[in-house]
Amino acid sequence: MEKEVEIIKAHGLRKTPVRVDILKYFSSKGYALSQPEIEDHFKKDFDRVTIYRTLHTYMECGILHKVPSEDGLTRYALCQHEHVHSEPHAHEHIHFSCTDCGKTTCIDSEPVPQVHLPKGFKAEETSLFVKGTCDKCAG
Amino acid sequence: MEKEVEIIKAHGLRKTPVRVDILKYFSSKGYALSQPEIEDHFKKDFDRVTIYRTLHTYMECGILHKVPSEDGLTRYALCQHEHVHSEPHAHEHIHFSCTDCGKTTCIDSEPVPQVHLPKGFKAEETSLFVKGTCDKCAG
DNA sequence: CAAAAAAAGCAACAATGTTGCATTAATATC
DNA sequence: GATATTAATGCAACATTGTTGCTTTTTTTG
Repeated sequence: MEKEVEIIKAHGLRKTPVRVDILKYFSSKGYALSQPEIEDHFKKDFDRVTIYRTLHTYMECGILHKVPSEDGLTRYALCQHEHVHSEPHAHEHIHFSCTDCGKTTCIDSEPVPQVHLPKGFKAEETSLFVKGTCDKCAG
Repeated sequence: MEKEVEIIKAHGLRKTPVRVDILKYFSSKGYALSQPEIEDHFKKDFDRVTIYRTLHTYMECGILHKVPSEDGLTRYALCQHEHVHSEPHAHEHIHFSCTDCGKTTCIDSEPVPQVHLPKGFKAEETSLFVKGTCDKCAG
């Protein structure tokens, strides 16, 4: 069984064309995708609402997660370690946005550093957003 | 001259009711506000577009900055150290979102920790988003 | 106070988010 | 493998937000 189908099944979802294709698209791209990017790519194949709902479903299942960005455009990225298992993954990772190629990637290899907060504040979840130059654009 | 008016003037902007009122609203609230929150509060006084443009103007001037959030709702917050001066402030600070009261505040008192990135990545700007319980809800 | 410049308000439209419902497709069962 | 069951899709429709152009009003300058 294909990896994509495995993931879909592992979350108790039905295997459908949109789902498989969107999942493959994320895998092939490897960086965070915005809803317009996905829509444009599949506009001739699938309805806008279907794509919207697929993304929602994937978010609920923990297959995708939202990547906050400063441009206001919501992006989605594959949850790493979300190969077949169904446990929702921790969102504790670094989001890196390249100012050169504009792509946002998730960096799971490095730990999110410990933050010190003022008295009274209690951290439960930390996410780090880094802007800079990515390895591919480093030249 | 009022503090709000001073800030407006210092950026070469004209003093108008919307601008003063919105700035005061931000000061009084002390946490990040979304466009709907601002609109709802001023809907009887100002046009939606005027509010939209005021926020834009304030962003350009460095009076406000966008606060990325995971709910997809864009929020704006006063740039600290943006009292009268016109230099754009560094965005290097912590955004804290309270899971209890839902409010997002900027924490400027603590430094953003150093991040270690994989080979080839170069960080230029780091922003940290922390979810948890704020000092007011800690009780 | 008048002229010049900027901002506000209004209309209009684009893009995105969201829901309900009829139709179609995917799975489980025989 | 056909069929009943259940879920997913497509479509229509509408809400919300983002965005622009243009006219009127307001603010500032002289």
